[in-house]
Amino acid sequence: MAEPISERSRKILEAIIEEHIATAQPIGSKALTRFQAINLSPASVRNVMAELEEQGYLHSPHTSAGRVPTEKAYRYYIDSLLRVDCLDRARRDQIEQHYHRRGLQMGELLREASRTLSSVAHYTGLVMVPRLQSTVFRRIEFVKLSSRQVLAVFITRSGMIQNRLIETAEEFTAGELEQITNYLNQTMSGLSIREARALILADMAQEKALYDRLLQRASRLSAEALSESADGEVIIEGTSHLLDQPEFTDLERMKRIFRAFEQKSLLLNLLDRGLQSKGVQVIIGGETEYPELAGCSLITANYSGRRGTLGALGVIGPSRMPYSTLIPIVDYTAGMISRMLDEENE
Amino acid sequence: MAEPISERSRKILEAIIEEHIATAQPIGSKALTRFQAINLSPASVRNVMAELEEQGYLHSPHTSAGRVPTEKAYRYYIDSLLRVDCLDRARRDQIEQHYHRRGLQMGELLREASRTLSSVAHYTGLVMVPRLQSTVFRRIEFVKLSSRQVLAVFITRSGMIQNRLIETAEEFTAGELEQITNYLNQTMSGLSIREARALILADMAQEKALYDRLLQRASRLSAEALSESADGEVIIEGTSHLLDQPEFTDLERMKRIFRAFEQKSLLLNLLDRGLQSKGVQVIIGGETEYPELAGCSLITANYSGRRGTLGALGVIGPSRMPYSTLIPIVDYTAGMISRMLDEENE
DNA sequence: CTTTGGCACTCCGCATAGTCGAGTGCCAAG
DNA sequence: CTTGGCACTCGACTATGCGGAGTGCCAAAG
Repeated sequence: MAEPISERSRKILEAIIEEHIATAQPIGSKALTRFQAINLSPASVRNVMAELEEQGYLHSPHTSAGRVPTEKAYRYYIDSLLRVDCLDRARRDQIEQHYHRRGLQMGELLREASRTLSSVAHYTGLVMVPRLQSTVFRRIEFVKLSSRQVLAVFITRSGMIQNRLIETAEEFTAGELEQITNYLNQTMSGLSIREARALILADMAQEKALYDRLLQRASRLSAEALSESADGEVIIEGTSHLLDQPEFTDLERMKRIFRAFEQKSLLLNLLDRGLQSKGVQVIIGGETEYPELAGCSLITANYSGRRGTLGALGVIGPSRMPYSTLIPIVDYTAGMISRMLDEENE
Repeated sequence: MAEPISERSRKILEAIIEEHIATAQPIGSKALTRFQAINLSPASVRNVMAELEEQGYLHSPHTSAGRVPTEKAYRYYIDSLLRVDCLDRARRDQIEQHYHRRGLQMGELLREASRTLSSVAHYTGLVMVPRLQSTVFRRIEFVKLSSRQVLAVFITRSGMIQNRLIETAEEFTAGELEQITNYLNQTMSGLSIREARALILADMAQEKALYDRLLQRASRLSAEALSESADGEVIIEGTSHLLDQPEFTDLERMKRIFRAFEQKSLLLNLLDRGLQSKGVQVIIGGETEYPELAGCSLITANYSGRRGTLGALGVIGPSRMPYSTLIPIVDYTAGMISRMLDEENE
């Protein structure tokens, strides 16, 4: 089943895939010899195609139609055959242009990134907002709102600002809050939120806290402030581009995709998964556990600030997508965002 | 053209509209007498229908099809014929259930509202996030981030929290910032952001500011902090419900709608427009200046906090929508949100 | 004067049938 | 191994015909 492929088969498979990406049609042997630089007769091509079909790289919708690449074929194409284009000047300018305005806040920057991706690529853009927990603590501030309400404002190194409203069991005076603020800012600087929280929890358990009432209350407040929140957001832009795909005639399938968009956790999982690795990744829908994404692919890349990976972004569309032009777009955008997040917070 | 309509015509028009809402099909005279309680012969109905068509309430897709209500008909139906159902117990429970969790921040609450609308109504939910400018100032806080960066955090009466990063021309010391904070919190409490800003600008022009250097800089800082931002956000949820509508077979039309969704400013304008009025409003797409919304309708209602209207929410879908069941849903949701925003900020 | 049944007509939707083209598998010859 | 040839398949498209639902109009009944 997974036999290696001869040089010739590979060429033909590549040609079929590229032709199908371009036309969205099943490809026949004759058409292939006509449009692609293959100096073989249709009959020979047929033989190869039959073989490729047996190996699971191709599939016929019905007897007398051409053949269509399977997901296995796309996987192979992406891993072994694909030569990625260079990002052409025009497109690069087009991307740069979107970021002329300086001093965007991170949230706006990411939204803009998603929009840019979608408009340059003509596919649907995805941007995952960094998870607060793994970003690096820069500063925290407490603001007393009422007797039992305290607003916590964190700022992370990468420039994210996040608020959280805390209902406290007992009242804190403004002075106490200031003390706590100072203490936290001194101890936590440079740690990730997750580490900071662990540290505080450790403190709480320690003996000294037992005797220092203020410290105890402070710890409780900050633990609350830094507690895991259900964050995890994905910014999706340009869904309407999907409607332009010829695949859209399959209404049922498109409905599934749109439902997947609404269930953002699904996309979040996929984007999360790539956070470990570096560079551009391609996820083919059918390879995931999500039936909603059958026939779809994602191209993703991570972006990072000064202190390591922050999140991921990319595009999504039918598996039949022009990987060679989209990959550099995603790649370039990720690099661009990384650079901008760096600059903004010297 | 705009002749008044006889009792009988009205009944028939109503029957046609309701039948068409239920079936999405053009309605013929015979079918009408069969399915609706009308004790007239098809021939008589035909006469009336011809008349209604002439008056612009009906339209035949072609000679031998039934008739379809025009936008004028929907308008008349909504304004004069519609009797709104009571919200049934089941649906009310369904809505309430979504808001069990207490202590949501406003942003989350509104997102949840949009989701609820969409899932209860089976249409696409819209919620406009309140415009910061018209909300009532409760508190402002400045946090110094670096020598030239100050973070401003506003809190409004209704519980919105908004951050803004300000690049300052010159450095402020922590003490100065505190002074400014105190000054602003004293003077601005109870004003809307817009009013507050106006007041500051007035201050700046006054003579005393010219001689008080700190005050002058403070004013500049706060003017910056309160400046008009491009806010105005619409939370859209449940777009996939549109795909279930039989109207969806008209692909072109659906593409237009999805594009409209991406251009949020368009929806924002429409929601804005209703902010003056009270109660539930229905906007019929063709009546607006937006060709994208041809064939669509919005049902909207305002929600408010303690201190007046904050924003609007509603559902959007094809004009052929079950107004009588959707209106109470939108109405109830708006009321619910208003109540929750009140409670949260004693 | 309104209502109603009748009638001729229109036109869409659907099903059936036929044709065309692209593609296939297989085989035998190069 | 490659290639040309050949018979076969099957979907896409077109043409044709039919039935149903609807229409307008008219004349008779209420």
